[in-house]
Amino acid sequence: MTIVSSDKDLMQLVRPGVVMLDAMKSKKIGRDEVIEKFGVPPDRVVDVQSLAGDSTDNVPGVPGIGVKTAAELIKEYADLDALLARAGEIKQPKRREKLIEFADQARVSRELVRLKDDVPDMIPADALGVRDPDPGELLGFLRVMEFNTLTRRIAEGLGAEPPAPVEVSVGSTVPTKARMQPGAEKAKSEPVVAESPAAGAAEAAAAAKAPFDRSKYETVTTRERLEAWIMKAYAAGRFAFDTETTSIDPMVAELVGFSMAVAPGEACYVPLGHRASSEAFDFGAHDGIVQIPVVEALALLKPLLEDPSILKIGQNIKYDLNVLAQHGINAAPLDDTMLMSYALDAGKGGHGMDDLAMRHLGHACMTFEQVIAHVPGKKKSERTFGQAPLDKATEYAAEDADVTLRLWMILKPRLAAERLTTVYETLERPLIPVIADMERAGILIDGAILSRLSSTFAQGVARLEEEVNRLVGHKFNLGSPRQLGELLFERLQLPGGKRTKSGQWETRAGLLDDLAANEEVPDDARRLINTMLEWRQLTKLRSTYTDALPSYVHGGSGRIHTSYALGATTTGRLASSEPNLQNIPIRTKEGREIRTAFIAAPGKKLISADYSQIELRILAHIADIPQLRKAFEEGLDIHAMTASEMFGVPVEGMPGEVRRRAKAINFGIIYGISAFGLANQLSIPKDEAAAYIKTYFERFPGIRAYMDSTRKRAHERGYVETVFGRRIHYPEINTKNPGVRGNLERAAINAPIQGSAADIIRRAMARMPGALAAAGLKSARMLLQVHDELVFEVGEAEVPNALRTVKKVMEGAALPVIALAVPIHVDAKAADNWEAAH
DNA sequence: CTAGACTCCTA
DNA sequence: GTAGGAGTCTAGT
Repeated sequence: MTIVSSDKDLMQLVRPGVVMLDAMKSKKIGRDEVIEKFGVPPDRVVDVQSLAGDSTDNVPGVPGIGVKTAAELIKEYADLDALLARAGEIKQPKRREKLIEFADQARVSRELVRLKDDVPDMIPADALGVRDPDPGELLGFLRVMEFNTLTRRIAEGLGAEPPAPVEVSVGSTVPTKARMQPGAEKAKSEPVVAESPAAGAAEAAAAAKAPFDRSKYETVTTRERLEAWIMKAYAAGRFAFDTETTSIDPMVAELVGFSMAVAPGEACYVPLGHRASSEAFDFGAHDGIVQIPVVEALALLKPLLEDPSILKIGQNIKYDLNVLAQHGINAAPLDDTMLMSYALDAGKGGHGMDDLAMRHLGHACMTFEQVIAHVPGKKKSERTFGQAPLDKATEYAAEDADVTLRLWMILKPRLAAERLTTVYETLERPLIPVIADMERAGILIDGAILSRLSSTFAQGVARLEEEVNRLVGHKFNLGSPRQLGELLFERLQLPGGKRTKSGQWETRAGLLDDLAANEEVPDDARRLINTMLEWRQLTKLRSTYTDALPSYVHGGSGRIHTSYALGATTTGRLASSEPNLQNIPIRTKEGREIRTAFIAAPGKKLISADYSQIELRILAHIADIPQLRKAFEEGLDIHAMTASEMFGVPVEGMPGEVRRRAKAINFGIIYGISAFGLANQLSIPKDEAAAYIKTYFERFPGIRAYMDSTRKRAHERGYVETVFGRRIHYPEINTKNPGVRGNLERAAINAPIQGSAADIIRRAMARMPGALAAAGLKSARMLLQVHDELVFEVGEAEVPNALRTVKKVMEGAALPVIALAVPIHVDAKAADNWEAAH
């Protein structure tokens, strides 16, 4: 028999009548060649390998012993067992100690290296060979393995009907490992299924859905038990965990407990900062609560959390990462079930733990309310998890870790099966520590500027309020849109009143603008309207920005720490909250003042770097529009070029209004244009807007083709994709309701554009810390992201290098995966504050 | 005290 | 026409 392989692990099989053939080198491998390679005959190869180890196969062996030494030892002592038994006789002290210390590891290595020769139900050799597939068997297999696209394609190829999808759940028809052990009759037809790794995934999915039993969770209150759980985590190689704290804001949260799960249903809770509620009876110095001191517990957990070989699984793990960072723990590597769900199912529903548990496990999680209900006295808002009784806290916290682990067992294999591993691994997972660092970095605010602005705005507001009251003749609540609407359209009988869905008069700024420009409106009413608009602008700036922002300054750092949601939008964008730093004013002079309050720390500068026209460039790439590509290549004014193409007006000396309209159309295209929307935006009649769109499509037929094909794909497949393969689902897009369908179609047309831009900046962000470090930049920190802009804080001396590096990373972010057909341009500038840097 | 409507800030 | 978050008012609990 000849074994055709160059795998050295198979050399142990060489014996009289069995040789190998290395097909790469066309070389025969017999007994002599094995001795040449391992220094021992084939029947001792296993002993040598178990000593020398093999890093490619993760066989540890004995440290310090390679093939040469191993062969020498085996030749002298005959085999591994004899050698280990007599290890004490070895002369070289280092070698002797290693052999004694790592004897067990050598024995484990032997089990890893030795080929199993007792596999039941081996397929007879003559049953192997190329033959036509049995459609039923093949398609059944592919369906069970959830190779959905393959099933469909191969069914098409064979002209067969694809089998119905299999619902994976306990007690379903999905084969469990037990059921799949091939019996006598089945041995020939299904052997591959039994040994397939995918079958393991199906089995894991089934295990993940086993019933929940909260009474089985352990409350860990001793050092010994915690060590035992840590050992379980090491043995499993991965575990799910969750931190319990006093706040949803990780910057102020105090650690109250830690839960972990190592297998479905096998989870524990480690209370760390529980205290009796102040209104409860206090039975002694320790409040009657037994728990491991925080410092001690964290010292035990830190090596596990930081161990590069142990995977830490969390649900929204960025939160836990931030909490642990406050205690000097840098947890890695990480997986996040929320982000897995986001990569797999964006658009199909929420990605919160409760949503996911219900969707994938059919399980309703214990609610926070249920735990907090056991805290005596106090208003609900003042109760914290740390006051909850340990038994309830354990049920809740351990269940969270348990649920997280089970979700991971279900979602992880889906990533590969649905070809979304790259999306998750390049656009989601690497962002977790990067964003966590940005959040903890925060940004410095000049409180004096904000308070000065606040007073200025307040004075303006008071003046305008008086003015309005004088014009109206009686007091009314300027902040009430309803009262304003009634005043304008009922009492004053002004024309052009529209009602909202609920029948209220509409009073938004755009409508009031048009009203003020209307010649039928009397002068004093016009003055009232304009005063109201000014009043609204100032009150908005004051309440949302100058008054609100200082309340977010963190007591410890003196900076503002926003929170970025990684899985909140459907398109892949980030969302910022508490406070939202992605909507700081910029358009008006007064608003822009607020940006001057965002400053660099002493001795540093802020750098703002933003992508120029990124979405239009992506549109030019995806839809492949020659005129747009050319304009971007030549660095032309893209809106002026559009206007020129559409209206035949030369760019030189083009009226501002013409360019403004073209700009609105360009934006409209990105948003999935409608005549109604464009008419609204430009305050022009709907048929005029429709005519613009018609002209546009005539000049740029590729855009219409892109919009039509995207719409079609969305209807056929239920999702659209970014250029990097991120999927955005629209499960309701085939609805019969034309209004709703139109909305979804526009969203589906916009999503690949907005989403691709989001992917590009995500890629830039993922690479940024490494690139800054590689460029020798020690002081540079990334602070903010505003969709197409990144803000950095950099020591003054490093500014030129930082500008160069940041620009390079951002402009090259699509590479090497996508070479866009248009250049990507980034403007970057450094200054003392955000307004000046932008 | 909470939820929804309305408004307005950003890309 | 896309994607968000937040402040205020108002009605209902």
